[in-house]
Amino acid sequence: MKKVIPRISEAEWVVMKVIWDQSPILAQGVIDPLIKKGGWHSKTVKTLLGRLVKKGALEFRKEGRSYWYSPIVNEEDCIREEGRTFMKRFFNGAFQPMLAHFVEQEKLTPQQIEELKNILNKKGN
Amino acid sequence: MKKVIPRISEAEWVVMKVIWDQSPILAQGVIDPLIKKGGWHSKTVKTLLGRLVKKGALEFRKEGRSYWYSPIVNEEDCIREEGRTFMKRFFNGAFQPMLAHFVEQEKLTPQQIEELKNILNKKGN
DNA sequence: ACATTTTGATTACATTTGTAATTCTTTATA
DNA sequence: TATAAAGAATTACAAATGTAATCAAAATGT
Repeated sequence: MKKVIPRISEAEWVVMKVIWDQSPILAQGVIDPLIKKGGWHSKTVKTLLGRLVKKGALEFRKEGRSYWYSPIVNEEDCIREEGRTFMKRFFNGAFQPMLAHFVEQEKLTPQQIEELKNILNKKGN
Repeated sequence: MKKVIPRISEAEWVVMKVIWDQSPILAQGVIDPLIKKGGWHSKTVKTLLGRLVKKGALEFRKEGRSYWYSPIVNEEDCIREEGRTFMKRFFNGAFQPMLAHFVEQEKLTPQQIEELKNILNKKGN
């Protein structure tokens, strides 16, 4: 049975990224960069940590007086999930038009185009 | 000065799609398919129409006793906006990894791969 | 042992969203 | 003209979200 992926909100996602990047991690370890980069309040981060635990996206292990947070859900799984949702909402779930759209939008260097073609070739057979 | 694109929620997006598909359109014209396909209540659709007007995503013109709704924001613009947001949130705004991710995820037929390569080639120079 | 500090838990509160019901107007109808 | 029907505007209300402040418990210093 596959793990249910809870819905992770925008602010929560920022927190998850820190934890996916490095875990287990203390609350303070999450708070510090988010204060520095995001201008968030430590209390806000705490709230988000709590909500993510409640949602089943995180867990923590109490080690003496320290709480070490770790992800329960896997980043790749979450991204895949979000990708599907995105494709569904904006392109009726159709992959090809979505990709075409992105390729249209973006400016790509010849190198990037080559890389993408390589990726496609590897898929190719 | 470029038009500001209001934030359109999930349910609102469904409404917008109907109107982008065909406009100007009467409220009833929006309601009917959404009742049929989405099982929505007509009052719900009305609320969403009202919110979208307030947000500046839609406008309506009163023609006798009829209200004809039309989009103010353009579908392509909205999709582009959402695409950027998506890329930013899940791939730190980096196009290449996003595309790689999607290509990895999806099963593609050889034809689809060819098509994509064609799209890339057209970009290519 | 007691006060202080640290940190998680609980509570708070405005905004957005999903989902309608109720009210108010304005036409169509008897 | 009084009334009903239609449709927009207003109001409702719970859940989710962003953003914290306060409470409580445990560890630590004095």
